[in-house]
Amino acid sequence: MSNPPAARARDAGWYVAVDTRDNANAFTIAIPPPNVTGSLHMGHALMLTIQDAIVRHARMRGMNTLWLPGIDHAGIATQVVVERELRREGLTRHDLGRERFTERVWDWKARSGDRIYEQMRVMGASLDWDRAKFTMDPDMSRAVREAFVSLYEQGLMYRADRMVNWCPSCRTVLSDLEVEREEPEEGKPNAELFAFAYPLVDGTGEIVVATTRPETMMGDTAVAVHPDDPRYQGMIGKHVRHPFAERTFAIIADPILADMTKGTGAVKVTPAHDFNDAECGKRNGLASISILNPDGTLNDHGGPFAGMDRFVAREAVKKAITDAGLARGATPHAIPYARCQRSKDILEPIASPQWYVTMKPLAEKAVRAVEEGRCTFTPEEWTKTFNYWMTNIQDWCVSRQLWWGHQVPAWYCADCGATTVSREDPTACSACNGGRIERDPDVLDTWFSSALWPFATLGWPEKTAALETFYPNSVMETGFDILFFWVARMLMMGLHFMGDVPFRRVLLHGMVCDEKGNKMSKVKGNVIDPLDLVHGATLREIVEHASQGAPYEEALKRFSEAYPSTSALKEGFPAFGADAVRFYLASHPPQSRKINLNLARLQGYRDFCNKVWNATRFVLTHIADVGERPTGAFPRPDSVAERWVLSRVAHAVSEVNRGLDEFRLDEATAAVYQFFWYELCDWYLELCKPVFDGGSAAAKASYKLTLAHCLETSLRLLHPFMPSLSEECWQNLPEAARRRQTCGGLAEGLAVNPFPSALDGARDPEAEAAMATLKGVIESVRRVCAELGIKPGAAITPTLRTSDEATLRVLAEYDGAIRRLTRAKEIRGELTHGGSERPRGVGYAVSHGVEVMIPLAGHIDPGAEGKRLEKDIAKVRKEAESLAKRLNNPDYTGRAPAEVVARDRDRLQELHDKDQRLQAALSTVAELSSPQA
RNA sequence: AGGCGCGUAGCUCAGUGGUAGAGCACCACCUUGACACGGUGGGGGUCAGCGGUUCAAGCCCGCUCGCGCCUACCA
Repeated sequence: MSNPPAARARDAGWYVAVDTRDNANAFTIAIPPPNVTGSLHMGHALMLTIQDAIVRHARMRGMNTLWLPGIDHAGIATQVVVERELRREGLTRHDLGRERFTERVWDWKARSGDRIYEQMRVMGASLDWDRAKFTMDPDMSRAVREAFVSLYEQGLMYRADRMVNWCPSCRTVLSDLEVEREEPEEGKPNAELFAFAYPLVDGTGEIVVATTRPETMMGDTAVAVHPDDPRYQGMIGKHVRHPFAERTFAIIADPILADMTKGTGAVKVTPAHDFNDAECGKRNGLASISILNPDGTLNDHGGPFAGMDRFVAREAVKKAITDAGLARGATPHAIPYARCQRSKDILEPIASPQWYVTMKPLAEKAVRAVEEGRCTFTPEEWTKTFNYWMTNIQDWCVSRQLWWGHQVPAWYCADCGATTVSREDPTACSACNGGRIERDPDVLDTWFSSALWPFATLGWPEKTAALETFYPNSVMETGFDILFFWVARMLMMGLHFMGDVPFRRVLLHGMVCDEKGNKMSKVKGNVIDPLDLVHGATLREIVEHASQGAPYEEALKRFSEAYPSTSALKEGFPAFGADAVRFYLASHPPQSRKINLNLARLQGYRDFCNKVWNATRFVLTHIADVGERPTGAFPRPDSVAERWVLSRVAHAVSEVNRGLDEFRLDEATAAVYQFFWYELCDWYLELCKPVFDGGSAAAKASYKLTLAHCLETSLRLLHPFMPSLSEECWQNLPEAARRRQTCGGLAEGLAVNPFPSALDGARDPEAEAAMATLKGVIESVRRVCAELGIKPGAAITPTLRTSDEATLRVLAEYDGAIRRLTRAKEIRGELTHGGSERPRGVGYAVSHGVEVMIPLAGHIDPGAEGKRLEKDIAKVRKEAESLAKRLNNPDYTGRAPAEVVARDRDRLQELHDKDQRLQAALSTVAELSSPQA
């Protein structure tokens, strides 16, 4: 599939041509190709977000990274959509004929496919557009044909006439997986068990059977009873007369089919339209009479009911039976309906010749590969589910009675009946060499071509360089709902045709649901279009996108029920932007099976994007003159603040890398979010301000370089999650602050610069400890002020007292910062050697061994301070008590690890100290409130 | 029926045997110079319940209750 040239130019910022010879460094993800039927939904947005983050991470780490785009022809789904379109014109596909119909589908596909690719670009997906594949591209068709023919030659592809699930709406057979079971609700019968009598031929009586599908009696060829059933001992072997057909049939004994405890104990046998009856028919050599046409109407075997739809016939049969005096009552009954995954129509079991793939030997290999760890699942729990399904696997019915898809490459000879399966279209029968051969009209299950995706997209069956380099793929990332449909089948086909797993790691994500946790569907009217979140949309647009063709008021009601938080929504969604939507989606852990859309949280990430933008703006106004530094060099400052922030950068870098490596994007996003907002912005940026305002030239230069480094590193860390904003900000940085990497003559961009790594600095425990003290002191001053109701503008003059000289030096160094951040007029530092008195009338707190004392200057209610102190004392004592209790337990001190116990002892000592100081403080406050004492 | 999960703050959800967390919401204060899509401070928990293992359990084991999903079968 070609791409508009403009797209390529726009993507040039990240684009690096993959090297098809660099296998050692290869990193590959083949996208789960979206169905060509529609536009992108939230599930796609999630998939694109996760994969793009992983891919950008790999690319920035210098991997030879291929993310291969594609679209799936989606056999039934697409055919149904185009047929619906035709119906609006008053046409059916049969009016057009096969050739013109498929042409029409191709037209439709061209429009739809381009739109899907465009939407992927909006989400920021850095796909390798030149390698885009459509599952019906000529080379893909060739791969499909090769796979089919070689499976046939190996005896793993065969045709058999068996019971299958037939969808009368789609007029095709379905595989077991495409059958949806609809369980009846507890205690709510959804059908009727209708009993009627077959009169015995010898006139000695009748036998009563019960069924939920009375119309199938037109295909009955026996009545079965249990051989041990005392009720029917005399009847076995007798014959009954069919009331509406010229035939009689036997009452047989079948212990497997007949269940004495159910119904009347006698069961009608319809070998042509029931899985169990078919087995019974085989066991007992019964005739099989098919009564259904492909569209679900009754055929000539339906006798008087021929031509009626099965449900119309059901009522007609019941009436006829009743009229004949054979009805024997009806009771409400609960049965699970088997429905078509696509049309939701009720399926009919019929016997039909279809193509099957033998699964057992293929599945065994796949199970072994997973057992041996050649392919791993995340979350791990899926391994069990996978194994269970794979060890109970049934043969795969791959033929479909559709027109849209890969046509089965089998020809049947009109003369000798032989089947010719061939890579090239044959002109003669391979058995008798006769020319009267006709091609099987059926096409293959969509998932058959999908199963070949990881290698067919790379050129298989040709031995291409790309195949050599990028197979196995590194990661398969997709929804858990298609684990069996797709992942398992790719594993089997990959192992079979390539001799190796198709991918090393499988990451399965959950499903994006509405606020209430319901799966999004147009029928429920709770679908949210990710692009509406990205671009913003009016309420009307949102609601119209949420359901399909429902009246507005009705649609609005359903939408509001699904999203209670939007009840106040008048204007619709603001434009959150693709980056915020991505960051939001990436923030969920992989084990979440449901992701309930949370607009408040999304807005939180929109705010974060804003924060990044504003922080960048601030930094830019100060670092224009930042000094040159060679690529790879990072600052080595002396100050506590700088050393601390660099240490925190190092921490964030390692957390983000770990998160991405372990597929914990939630942890990676949390780490960069917390660092950027709570450390870089809340603290380092604020500590820069006094330096920029009045610091020495050397200090300014150093702080700026550190600031530039931190911002630049942050933007690189953010890039996998918010590519547009990070790139935009990064491009605005002065040359000197940017890392620069030339990439094949294309525009340089953040996307092709190295991802932060251990090279970007290390943890600095000393600086972190010093900074903890500084932060603790500042926070204590603020807390005391807040709790005592000291106005922010008040001219407070806190005294900071410590016995540690180094701490005092740090506090002195940051005098300006402390004043600025606490709005204090003046800070006094005091060195104590223990036993110092606490001055009277001060607000008091202790943090990290530093006593914080704020003269209250008579404006303060001493009672409030007293209350606060009492509360603190109670808190401290409670903790100390439980800690002491634990430390008095010899079992604990004897068995717990030494460092755990030591930590507790330190903590207890600290609590005792604090308790004493608070006590002293409380007594001075008491004095303050009664100065006469 | 079998299998896999889930139950943690008002809501949505993290949590790796060692002092219970985040975002949003809430309360109070602050229109400070990157940002009110902001800042500061605060309140809020019987970690569904019961029992067990352990010095120590939200986490491990068993049972119960409630809620999902998957697979199979049911004239």
